[in-house]
Amino acid sequence: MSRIEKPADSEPARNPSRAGKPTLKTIAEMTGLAITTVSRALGNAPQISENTRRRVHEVAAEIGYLPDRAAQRLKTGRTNVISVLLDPHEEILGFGTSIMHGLARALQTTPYHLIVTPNFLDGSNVDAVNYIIRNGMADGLIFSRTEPFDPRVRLLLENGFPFVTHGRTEFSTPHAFVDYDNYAFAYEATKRLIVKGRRKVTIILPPKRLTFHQHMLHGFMTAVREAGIAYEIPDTLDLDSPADMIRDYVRRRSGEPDPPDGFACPGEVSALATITGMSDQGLTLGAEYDIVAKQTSLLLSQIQPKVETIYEDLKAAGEAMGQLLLQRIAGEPVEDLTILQSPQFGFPTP
Amino acid sequence: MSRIEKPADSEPARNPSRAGKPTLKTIAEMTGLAITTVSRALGNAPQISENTRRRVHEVAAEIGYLPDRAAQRLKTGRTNVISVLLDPHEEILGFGTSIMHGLARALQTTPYHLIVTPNFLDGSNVDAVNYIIRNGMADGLIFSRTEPFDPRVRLLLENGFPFVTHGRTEFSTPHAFVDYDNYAFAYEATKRLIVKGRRKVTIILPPKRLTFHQHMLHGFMTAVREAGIAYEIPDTLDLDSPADMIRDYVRRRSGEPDPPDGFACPGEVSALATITGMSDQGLTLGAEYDIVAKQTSLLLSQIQPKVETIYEDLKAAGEAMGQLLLQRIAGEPVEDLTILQSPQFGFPTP
DNA sequence: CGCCGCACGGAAAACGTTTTAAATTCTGTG
DNA sequence: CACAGAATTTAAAACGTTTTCCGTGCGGCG
Repeated sequence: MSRIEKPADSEPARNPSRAGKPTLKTIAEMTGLAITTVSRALGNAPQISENTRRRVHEVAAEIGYLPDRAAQRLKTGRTNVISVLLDPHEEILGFGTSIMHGLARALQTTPYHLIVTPNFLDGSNVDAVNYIIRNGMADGLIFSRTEPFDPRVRLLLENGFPFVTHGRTEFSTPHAFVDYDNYAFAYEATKRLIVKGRRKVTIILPPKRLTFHQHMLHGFMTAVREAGIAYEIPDTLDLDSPADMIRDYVRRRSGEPDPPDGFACPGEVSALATITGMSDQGLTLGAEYDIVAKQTSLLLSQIQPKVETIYEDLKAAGEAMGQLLLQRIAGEPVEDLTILQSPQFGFPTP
Repeated sequence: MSRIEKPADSEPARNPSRAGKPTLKTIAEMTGLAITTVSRALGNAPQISENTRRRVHEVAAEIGYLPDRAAQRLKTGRTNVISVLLDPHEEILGFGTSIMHGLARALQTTPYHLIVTPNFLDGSNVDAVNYIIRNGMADGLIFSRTEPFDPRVRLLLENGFPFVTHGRTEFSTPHAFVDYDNYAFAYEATKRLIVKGRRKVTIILPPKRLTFHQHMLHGFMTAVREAGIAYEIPDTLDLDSPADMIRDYVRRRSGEPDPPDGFACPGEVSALATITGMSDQGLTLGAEYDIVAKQTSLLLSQIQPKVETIYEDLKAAGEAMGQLLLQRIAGEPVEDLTILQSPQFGFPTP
């Protein structure tokens, strides 16, 4: 029954911004326990009796206690933060936002917060990665648009920093990733064009430096060879090209001899641009030509149902990445932490 | 020349995750100064001589010192965090991402980080706001899609918590906001349709509960009344309606008697949906009907240049919101912290 | 010489948590 | 009834800052 010595009760007003915010000390005083015990009880440590554990939890819930993240972070060195590297190319069509919603859902029941680190520089955002590793700004990293030997991945691997990419690499050291099976997409899309009776197919590929350029090319070429059909691949264009450039290219090409009449479009914008370019030439979708597009939002199918689409569920990808990252942070072996999303041929479930 | 008493040098290995990270102590030892002095020198406190101030800065730069955010936050109660409330409706067309890029640019040279708090619930995200206020998760808040008496705004005002909205409210207490002049947009768009010789105009408005519904309606009606032209306003539809619903509505309506032939579309998706619906009826843009649309990305003008557009620069809005929020956090009076972006009639500068 | 004021710098406490090491109580046994 | 050992609980130190309150040293003034 030791009484507290401090005369106290002067109440030095503390930091006004968080006045009255309950802390472990508050609970300790209310229950008559020591701060240590309260901390342990809340952490469900084994050496606390079931009785006090329950009592502490009750009081904590009652006064709405929430641990101070700053103090936890300072003490433990863990930030409880997941950082997303946002690429300028993801601005269009909610790519970034879909992934983030998925991520946020995965982190919803965890103590993790999502912070976004945008990339302002031109090149890859390896500087941002370096900054985050060096200064312990996060416990894990998420990013997309990987290159075969992505310098960000190299850096993270070297430092043993947890991360999950959207897209694969070709490093011999494995790492966690979620990727869409773009081989299957391109193969399937091309085959569908062929089945529709198209004479000559084409595809707008992602920039050459990105890993999935190869995957798509491979899927496309496999379908082409199997069918022995004519094809062409524009080499002045890629998926990052501005829509008007794609539109103009399509328009010009379709006025020249022997134009393609089957388009595999791995992006909604490129599909829309193609439609416009073709209709500028008086050609109509479904009649003179066909498009099979990758769809990442509801936009395309709702606006232009005559475009056939194959869905990529980015929100699901985000959620998966979040889960993998949590496992990765928990130290699970990397081998099991890879997911290849299959193209979904049905309609997405919203 | 007091020597340190501690036998020390046992080096208890510390937290492995941040081993070797330089702290104030590191600099103190290197310069022979006290931790206090180093802290002051880096904070450019007045009572430090120019000489030591410079020396400390040099050493800090040399070893790449960065203050520990957790410790700062714990000590000062400031989080150095700005939180963005992300609404599910912003998923499409990079709304969220544009705003965030703008914000990030505004915060680039400050100690502030951007964290995104997505809204999972159906209603407004007032719970998230409450959580953030109660637990001091951020120093300031950014969100959009305000209602005239937005409960989030009310809550924040009551608590004196710094925030900037995208969109106005009708509270008598003023607050910081950035808004687009949607009155001017609707007025101008409608007038352009009239100038083109359209007989009957229509507009797809945002949901009634949002403040800018009224603004747009007002602009539209003003132009209509000035010209004494026929008009109609669909009441089963709003800007949040799925694109296929808009498309189907437009298609059906244009098959009925006395259809509108001038469309003001305050969203790119609704413009695309309108085009599709009309062309399903064999009607062509620029001939039988016209559209003036609000454009928030390069998408529309690049894909379909025949749509006339009025630009809203969301990235600039984000940047402005960031700046306002910083000023608001610094305690500047709210009266000066309101910005009304004028519609830009030229082409956006990327 | 004594004292004040000033410029500069430092010691120590605090923020709220986790963790280490130790103290206290409880149990059963000899 | 004492005591080993388990079962609980606790005190205190740390994490890296900021901040409050003091100590120097020094020049000048009476």
